[in-house]
Amino acid sequence: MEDAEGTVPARLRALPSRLVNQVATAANRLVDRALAGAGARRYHFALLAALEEFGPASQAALGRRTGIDRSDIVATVNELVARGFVERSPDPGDRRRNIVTVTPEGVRHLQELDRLLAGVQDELLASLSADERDRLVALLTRVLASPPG
Amino acid sequence: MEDAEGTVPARLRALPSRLVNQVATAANRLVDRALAGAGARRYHFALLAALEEFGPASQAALGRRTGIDRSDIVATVNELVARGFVERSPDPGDRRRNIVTVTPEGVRHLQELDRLLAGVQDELLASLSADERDRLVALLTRVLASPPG
DNA sequence: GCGCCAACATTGGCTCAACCAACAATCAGG
DNA sequence: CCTGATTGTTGGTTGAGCCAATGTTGGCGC
Repeated sequence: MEDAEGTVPARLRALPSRLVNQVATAANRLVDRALAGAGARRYHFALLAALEEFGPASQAALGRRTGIDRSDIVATVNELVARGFVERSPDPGDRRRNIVTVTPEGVRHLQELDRLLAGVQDELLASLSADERDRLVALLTRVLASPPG
Repeated sequence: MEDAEGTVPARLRALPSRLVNQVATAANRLVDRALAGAGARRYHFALLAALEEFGPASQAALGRRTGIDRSDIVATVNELVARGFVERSPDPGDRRRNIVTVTPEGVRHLQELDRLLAGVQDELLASLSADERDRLVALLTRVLASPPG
């Protein structure tokens, strides 16, 4: 990412797959750094955001909504429970399921993460106008929408 | 990535950092799968491409050009040497340095990787027109060009 | 009711990308 | 000559993204 030596090979620069990867790496660095300030990681934000938007859900449902593997959901919920941001309780209607619920502290935490991440977006897209940002988001959304092999 | 349960939280979908990350994940899956068919990984391609474009270089220079860490360059060059795609020889003018050179077999291998990756780009950007692909590349390039943090 | 398959939570593993620290050897500048 | 920077290398660490196995539970056909 340093990009000393001036240039990056033209073939690499032209490849959209690599380009997207470089931007994602930069974005992830910024995001991780911002979240680290609040003692959080990306999975924490993804889970809290999903819970806030859709309400309490089973761990499997959370996995489907966030694209996070079920086994990784377990660890993430553990960490969020340990910090009091989330509660895990058995579903009375289906004893296989745990119902995960956001606590008020979790909501507050999510709001802080929201604030931090909004700053990251501005930092990441600093060189684009508002119009260009919208177009970038639209293009990426369409790429994502098409069946990914 | 499954996106069952229909929806992804709107907050997550709207965040460019997450969007770019999702697209990069999809791209990496496609790339890894394509390269695996040739027994290669992304670092292999990045190194070979840099060597072909700029000619023989020291390992540190390769790291700067590709954004790959020096320590990871070591392992990658080892692998490429083992497969006869690259040669590592001491720099007579600076005994700290190794000069890495592509072999003819390496060039052939790179051409195969080129072909494989071109197919991946088409697959990844199937939902975009040629014009839109250019605009996406242009936007991503500008995001990358601005000082990342 | 019984049997079977699906879904769930959990554990424990794996690979890869992206780093970082330390080290010895070497080089370049003052 | 001495100091500081550069280089290759070793040996880590972290998180993301997976996958398989296990035991429990639900739902369904019969």
